[in-house]
Amino acid sequence: MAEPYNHAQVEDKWTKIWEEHPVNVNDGKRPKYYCLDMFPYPSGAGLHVGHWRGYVISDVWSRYKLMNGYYVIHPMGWDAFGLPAENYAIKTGQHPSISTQKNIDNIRRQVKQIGAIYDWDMELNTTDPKFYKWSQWIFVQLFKKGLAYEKEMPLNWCPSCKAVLANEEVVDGKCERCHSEVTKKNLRQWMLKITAYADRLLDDLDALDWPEKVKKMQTDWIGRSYGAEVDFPVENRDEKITVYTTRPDTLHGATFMVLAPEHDLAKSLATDDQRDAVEKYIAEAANKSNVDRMQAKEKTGVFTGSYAINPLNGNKVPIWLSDYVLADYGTGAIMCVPAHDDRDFAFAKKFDLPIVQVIAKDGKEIENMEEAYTEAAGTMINSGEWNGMESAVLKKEAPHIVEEKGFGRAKKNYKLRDWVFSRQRYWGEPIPIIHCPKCGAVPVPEKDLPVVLPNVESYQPTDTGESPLAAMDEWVNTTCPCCGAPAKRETNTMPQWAGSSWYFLRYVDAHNNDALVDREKADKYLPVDMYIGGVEHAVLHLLYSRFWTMFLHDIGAVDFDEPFKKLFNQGMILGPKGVKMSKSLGNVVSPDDMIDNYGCDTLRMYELFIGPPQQDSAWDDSGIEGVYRFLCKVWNLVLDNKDKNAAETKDLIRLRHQLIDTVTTRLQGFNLNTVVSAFMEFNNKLSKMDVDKKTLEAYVTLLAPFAPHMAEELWQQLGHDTSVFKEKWPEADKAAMQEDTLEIPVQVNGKIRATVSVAADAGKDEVLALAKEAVKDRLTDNIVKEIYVPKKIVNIVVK
RNA sequence: GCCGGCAUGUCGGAAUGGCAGACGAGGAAGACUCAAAAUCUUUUGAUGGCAACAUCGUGUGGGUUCAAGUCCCACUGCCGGCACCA
Repeated sequence: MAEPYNHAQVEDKWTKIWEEHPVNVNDGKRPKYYCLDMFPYPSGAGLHVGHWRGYVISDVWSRYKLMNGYYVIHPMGWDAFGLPAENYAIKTGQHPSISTQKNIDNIRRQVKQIGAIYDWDMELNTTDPKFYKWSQWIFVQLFKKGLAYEKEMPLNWCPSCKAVLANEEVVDGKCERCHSEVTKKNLRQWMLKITAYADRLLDDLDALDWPEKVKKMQTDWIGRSYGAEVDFPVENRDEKITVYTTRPDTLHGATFMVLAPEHDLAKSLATDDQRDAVEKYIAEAANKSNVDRMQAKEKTGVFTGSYAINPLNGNKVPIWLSDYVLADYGTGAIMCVPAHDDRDFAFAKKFDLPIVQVIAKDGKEIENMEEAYTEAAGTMINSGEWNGMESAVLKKEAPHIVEEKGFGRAKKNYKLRDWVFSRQRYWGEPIPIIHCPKCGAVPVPEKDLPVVLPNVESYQPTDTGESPLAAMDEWVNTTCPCCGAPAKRETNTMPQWAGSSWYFLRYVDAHNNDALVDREKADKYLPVDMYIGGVEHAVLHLLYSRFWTMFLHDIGAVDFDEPFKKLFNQGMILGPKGVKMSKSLGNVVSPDDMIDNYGCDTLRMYELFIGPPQQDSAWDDSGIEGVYRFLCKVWNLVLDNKDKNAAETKDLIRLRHQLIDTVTTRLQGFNLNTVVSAFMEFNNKLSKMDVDKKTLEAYVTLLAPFAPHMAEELWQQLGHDTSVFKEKWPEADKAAMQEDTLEIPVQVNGKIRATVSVAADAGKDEVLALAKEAVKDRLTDNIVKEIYVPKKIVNIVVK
């Protein structure tokens, strides 16, 4: 009998050996494969078994690629700037630079326990000035191309985080991170013109090998629509009000118009007798929070007293104000067609405004309309020269018709807004801009980068909308790089998303001081072939990264414009009762305990076995026991058989090739939970046999990506003095996989009634004869149909 | 409200339209043991039957097919995304 499996001993041994002799090195001969994890932010809580899952999946995939002859780029780093790190520092009373370093050290220790083939020479940290020098450099390039600009506008303000938020960071009117209600604050902020890339961000999605769900989310977020702008002259005045509509076909039905309370003309359109009411409404709207505005059940509004002229039919339409019209989408003004839009319908009902149907529903006009008819399907009515046209056709033609008539033009619009890029917090990359009274905003010259974040004692956020850096006079006061006059540094910092928007480019040239990445290395090793992480980044990080990569492509820094060819979203590991793991619920399972009790290899395999990798799964302590038992059985099976010199029987050869085929197919389909099942079934079958050495070797080789320490140990015990990871991934021989005899189920009228054994090469007639004999009691004289699906099933249909 | 996804034993889950419930967990019985743990063996969807076996069974109702967990239609429930974007 072999020594029982001692996971600690085996794993310690191979951890040391691999540290001295890494199994994945670049020999310059093999093609590259870049398999990347979304890098973690080093929180004080450390990793739980949920974080592990993605890292295990990516390591299994990396090792599989390694054994298929690739040089695998598989790096790890730390996303260490940003609010979570800073809040943790404030809570624990340590300077963020100190607590961040401590957290990184702890998480690095935990990540190393995964036993992954990470290349630690590539390790990076977004708070390292050598790294963020290049985040700043990218900002300067964006500025030079006019894609970074300053703007004063009402912004999402989180009173708890004391910082502005990008639209992407507001969820249900609340702060994505701390769930406080978001308010509006008028601030001058740095914006990045992501909208300039809206079409490319949208159109390039098609070609990406990403989950459809994520592509859909990005598509909806960008929210492109096609329609027209139409100019409505204001009665008795020189102004025109321009509206955006996706339904210019319904222009004849526009019976009133509504402006956002923030619209430039809102105040001036008020007539004398309406002035008080208008000003009151505008003031009220300004005070409403996002949440109030979103949750409004009833439409509110006020009539300005003014009228506009419908440019198509010359009708007078009253101009109203209402906060259901968004100031920052389209033109901040809409034409209202209550008969064919739910919101306009509700507004018209509430304020008793006329409703004119212009598309016939089921060929006729609706009597006593109770809800809007919103389909673009039907014949036009009440529409003058457009009467009789099909609305679906007209919808497409109308933008060009209004263009020809001279009061409108075709127009695309997007829900996507420009990216609010500055934060009023300490723990971030300083924005490399100097404000000069004469020259305006001037970028810090590239030779002076990085602008190092000064070490301050007081880094608490302020309520004023100013960064804590603003209080550091000796840092703020500088000279203008253009004219030499006294000038002030920009005191806002970048958001957490800055470093993560490009870090994946840096790993392949992590120590370069002259460029963010050497172009030759970029061409050779980039982009990322496989990106693995949680779905929570579907729009934020993944959209920002795509934007920055496209920009870097456009300025010639890299030669590709999509950073991640393939994306895989792993599901979360939930607590034992199926709820999210959290400290407050006390249901966090630490990998440290699991490793002590069962070892790294067991935890790796259990993380895979727990369920389909893309699906959330609840942690179950007795589940990991089962995997541990399995690995003990593998250990015993290999070591008990290794010196037996058992004959290589046909059965063993067949089972071996079936295993190779199953494991390879399932691995390629990312069905990793069923790969583990396949190993278990194989082990169960072999435990009753004497197993030959070739089969043992194939088994250990296939197990290597999953349980690398055990596989390496068993490989050595089988008499090898090189690493199992130098082995080529085995190939299945289809012919050897074939069974000699097959068990064929026999159905009568679709119900299984018997099973017959036939030779694998038996012909149809032979099988059918055997089948009919087996179920002869159930057959009548009237056989309607005889079906034989080769090697699968027989079905005999009788009357 | 709109747009996605999912629904299978006691539990996690498995099934290119072809034997539903692989594999694991849990349960039950047995072996070993003074005993327990560990380990090993057998068993484990429901109902009826001593048994062979039969009938039912993949959220609900219908349909296509020789054959449906799988395809189509309608519905219900849960999860996720968006949410006054004109």
